[in-house]
Amino acid sequence: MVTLKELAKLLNVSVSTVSKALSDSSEIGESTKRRVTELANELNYKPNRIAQQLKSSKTKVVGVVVPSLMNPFFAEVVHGIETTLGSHNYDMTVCISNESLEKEQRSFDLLSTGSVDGFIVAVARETQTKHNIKHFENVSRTTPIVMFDRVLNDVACSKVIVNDYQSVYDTTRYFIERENRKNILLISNIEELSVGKYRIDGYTKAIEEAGLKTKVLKLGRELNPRPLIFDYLKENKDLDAIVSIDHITGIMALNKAKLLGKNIPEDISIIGFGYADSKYVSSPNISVINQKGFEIGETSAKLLLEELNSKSRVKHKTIMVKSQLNLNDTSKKV
Amino acid sequence: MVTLKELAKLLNVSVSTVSKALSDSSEIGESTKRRVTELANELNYKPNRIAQQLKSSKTKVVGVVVPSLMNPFFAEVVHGIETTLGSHNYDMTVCISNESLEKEQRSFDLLSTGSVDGFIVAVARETQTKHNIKHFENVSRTTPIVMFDRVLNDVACSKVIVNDYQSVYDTTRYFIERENRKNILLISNIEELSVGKYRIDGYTKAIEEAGLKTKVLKLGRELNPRPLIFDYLKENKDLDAIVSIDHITGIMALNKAKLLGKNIPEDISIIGFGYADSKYVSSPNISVINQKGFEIGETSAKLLLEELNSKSRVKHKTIMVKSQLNLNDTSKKV
DNA sequence: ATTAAAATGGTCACACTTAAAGAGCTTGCA
DNA sequence: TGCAAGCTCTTTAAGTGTGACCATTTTAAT
Repeated sequence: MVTLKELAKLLNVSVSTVSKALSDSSEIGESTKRRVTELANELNYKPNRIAQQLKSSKTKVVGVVVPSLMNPFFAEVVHGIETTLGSHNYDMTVCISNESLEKEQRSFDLLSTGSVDGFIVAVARETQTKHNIKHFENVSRTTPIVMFDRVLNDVACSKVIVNDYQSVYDTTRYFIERENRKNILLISNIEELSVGKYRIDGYTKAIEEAGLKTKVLKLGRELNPRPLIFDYLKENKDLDAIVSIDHITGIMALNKAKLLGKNIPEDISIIGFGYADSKYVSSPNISVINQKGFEIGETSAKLLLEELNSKSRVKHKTIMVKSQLNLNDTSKKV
Repeated sequence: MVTLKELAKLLNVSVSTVSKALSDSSEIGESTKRRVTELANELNYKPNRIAQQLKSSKTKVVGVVVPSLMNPFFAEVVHGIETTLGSHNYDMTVCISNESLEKEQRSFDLLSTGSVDGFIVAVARETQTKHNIKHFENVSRTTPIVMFDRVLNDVACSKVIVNDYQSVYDTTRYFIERENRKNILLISNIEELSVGKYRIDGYTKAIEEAGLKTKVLKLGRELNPRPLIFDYLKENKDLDAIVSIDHITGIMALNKAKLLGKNIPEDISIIGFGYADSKYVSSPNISVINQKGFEIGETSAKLLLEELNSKSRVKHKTIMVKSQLNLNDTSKKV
């Protein structure tokens, strides 16, 4: 690794001359500038980023802490984050909390000691259920945090949220009003998360407004919930529509309904949560509430960069990224 | 951010005393040690990692460069990497090449200037087709690299590969010998990648050994290949087995075959590539060649950590992580 | 008082940036 | 002609936080 010092020695000038020449400072004569840049190119000199970081006390690195990468929603968000950060010459350190409070805390502890300029986080399930927010509060005093999707209302920081309530409310009303459905089931495996509660609330409101009966199948953290779904569908043959509020149980319900000989969407409509390409893994193409993960990632990153690059402390914002109802082939075209 | 200097001033001792006290050096008296550690805890002192990194010229950070995170295989590998690195107190900086050579080069350029101790990479599609390896060669002189899955034979570094040839060979023979299949189709959308070639070779060998006719459907980079698959299946009604060599086209083929009224696995067997939980998104549960992404990630990280922690230059290793045939419900139980 | 051991302090280097000082010129004016 | 003033280019010095190494001071025992 060639350093300024070595270049200086080879050129018989001082270190600061080399430094200034390379940053094209007006203090340095043209001829020396040329000598310096030539040698620097020849030896492929690149300034050591760690030293720059120490000097400037800025790392140009963002810590990204997510519960999982196997959930395509989070993978998509991370992709969006990476894209935006990259175009501003920021890097990201990714930590996976695995839904564990302790792992999340450790990540924040480790990275908050100078390693990153800011954080983007979707809080772990355990953090949300136990409501332990000390690590966020400690860090947020000195380092900006942006939360997305899984958000804690009592942590003072910027947030990017999804219109969870409204999207499920709208979808349920779509079933009721446009498709004339009467027996609408909601399937959930994230009912303990705030976003899960909002979604269930949206469903409940729409159902009650229409004077129908709510039917909610809560799967909890069941590892293989497919038998539960199958049994429920078998015992409730009068169902004519299903809303699933996460990305996987919708496809499971679709497959189980087909297995029970249902025609989709004639006998029963299904709308799940997902992303733009969700439909590719099911047949027929599943209709989804598209959460716009990429956009959420972009927005989160932009929000954080704004905070990082403004001298004065900016006010915390909360931005809602509206999801989009992608009607494919498991709901009626009306 | 509280520093050694500040602690020293508050305690009326020198910086080096504080430093030694906190590292529990025997040079320091018990009483001062206690005073120092107490104040350090009170003020929540954590050594600045950037300064430590500069001092030690080690970052304890690994650069991970992958083509995509939306591909669950890569997501799983990254998860495995993160788990192993985390248990050794390493962090990872993740860059997504998006299959682009230029983006990959930029990531290597940026991170190789002191930001990371080593790299783990699956080379981008474009890098592989254009065979541009300068950025790897430059970096590998000073920084260890581990390649996984998408590997370049002429770059001198450690590698973690999958038994691509053998796994598809075995699968094809399984169809031929155990299921007595005669018309076996291979579906590919990664035929330009080395791993794709190996897989196709394995299939071809098995088919030719059995005196059967090879049938290969190459989809290239077609964004929505489902019509192509559908048409092929419709025009080749005598197919009785399908091997798909990537994680998504297998499920597509399964869905299209069902659409054409095939009984699975009675009429036609399907085995795709995937991961442990692939089966959850299809009905019936798809049989897959499970690439063991998590294990590949763990192995890559371990290999890199070995190189980083051995003083002497270690010989480059190539480790094969054998994939596992997970027979679920789209192939016969025989 | 001597001396060794114990405890603490000082210096430097890691690689870089930048403010301030200095060296070597030319210019201009008495 | 002499010399201060001004200009350009370059160097010196200081600082970022840490930790290794060496030097110095303090303590206690003889």
